[in-house]
Amino acid sequence: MGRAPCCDKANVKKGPWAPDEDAKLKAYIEKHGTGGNWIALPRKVGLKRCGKSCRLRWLNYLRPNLKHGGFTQEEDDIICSLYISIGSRWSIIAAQLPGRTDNDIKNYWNTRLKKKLLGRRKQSNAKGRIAVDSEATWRHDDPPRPSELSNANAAVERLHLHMQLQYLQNPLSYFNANPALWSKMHPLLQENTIQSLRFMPQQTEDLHIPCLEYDSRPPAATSCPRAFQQPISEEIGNLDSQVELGTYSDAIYDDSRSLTLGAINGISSCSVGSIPINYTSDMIMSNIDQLSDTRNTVAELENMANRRIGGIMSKEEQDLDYFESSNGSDECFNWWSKDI
DNA sequence: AATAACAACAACCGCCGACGT
DNA sequence: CACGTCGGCGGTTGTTGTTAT
Repeated sequence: MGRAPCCDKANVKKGPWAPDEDAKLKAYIEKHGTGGNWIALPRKVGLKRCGKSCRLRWLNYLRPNLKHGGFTQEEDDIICSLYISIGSRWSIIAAQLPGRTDNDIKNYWNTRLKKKLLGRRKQSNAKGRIAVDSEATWRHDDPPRPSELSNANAAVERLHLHMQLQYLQNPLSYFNANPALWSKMHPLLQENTIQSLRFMPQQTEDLHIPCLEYDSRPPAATSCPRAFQQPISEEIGNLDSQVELGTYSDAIYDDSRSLTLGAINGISSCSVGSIPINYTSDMIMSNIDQLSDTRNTVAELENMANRRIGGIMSKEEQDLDYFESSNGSDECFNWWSKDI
């Protein structure tokens, strides 16, 4: 037997909170606390609300010392850096910003910050390029729909930001699209990616890749598998990883330093640094024009490759491929270990 | 002045791990 | 051990306010 139902769904009020409801809830919690049981709280307070709703209202709005709106530049920078490092873990990001709630930061990111940083992609797509988000024109026999790639796109988006930031620090290491790297990919994946490029003749002039040479950074994220073969979480801190449809990205982080890397169909990105990373949203904004063309080219490559690869390689296959086909060297691992 | 489009924000929904029964 | 709720989280939707036409 489980517990009793939390509330009578048919008999609870929904929608915006009235001032008197706020006052009741606030007064009760300030006097008695939550009692560690949100489900029982509305009955004690005398509210016809679900316990979850009360919890949300208290945490996001009524709780003392909350700040609303007016995000500072410093907060912007922290949000950007953390998002790039750990993704949409809003509760963790909120923990770094006193007085801010995860909901607040999530809204702020989705309505403002993200548009500031990525907002120009749509504009470029409108000029006859590949439609990244066109759900309406998707045919039944096409590869995965955009919605099916949403998880991958989230990682792609994060990687885009990361690449942009890396480029700002060192233009020659922005990313590496050297086809030589593709030998480390699954043969099928490699062939599909190359085919993808061949299908884009009309975009030749757009395919300006700023760096086709190795630079001083590790040759590719695929050369750093050792970090994942070993229990890094014991060495450095928390390990958080995700392997998503057609996309691979990863982040290792703790309080003092972070390590992020990603590889999308042969286009790799990696960096080592502390949290927050020393990038500022100002740096991004001041260079956004310069980055625009490059970013869209990368987006096209990734999107085309993702469409073709999606559904072909399973998560396990990708894992296996990365770990088996790469030859993570001590030199590479040492590089990741130093400079932190 | 009316209204459409967009932006901002509050709140809900559904998922998932933890845990009580 | 199985079942089912709780609490927390992130994604999404609905509502309200603002701006543009």
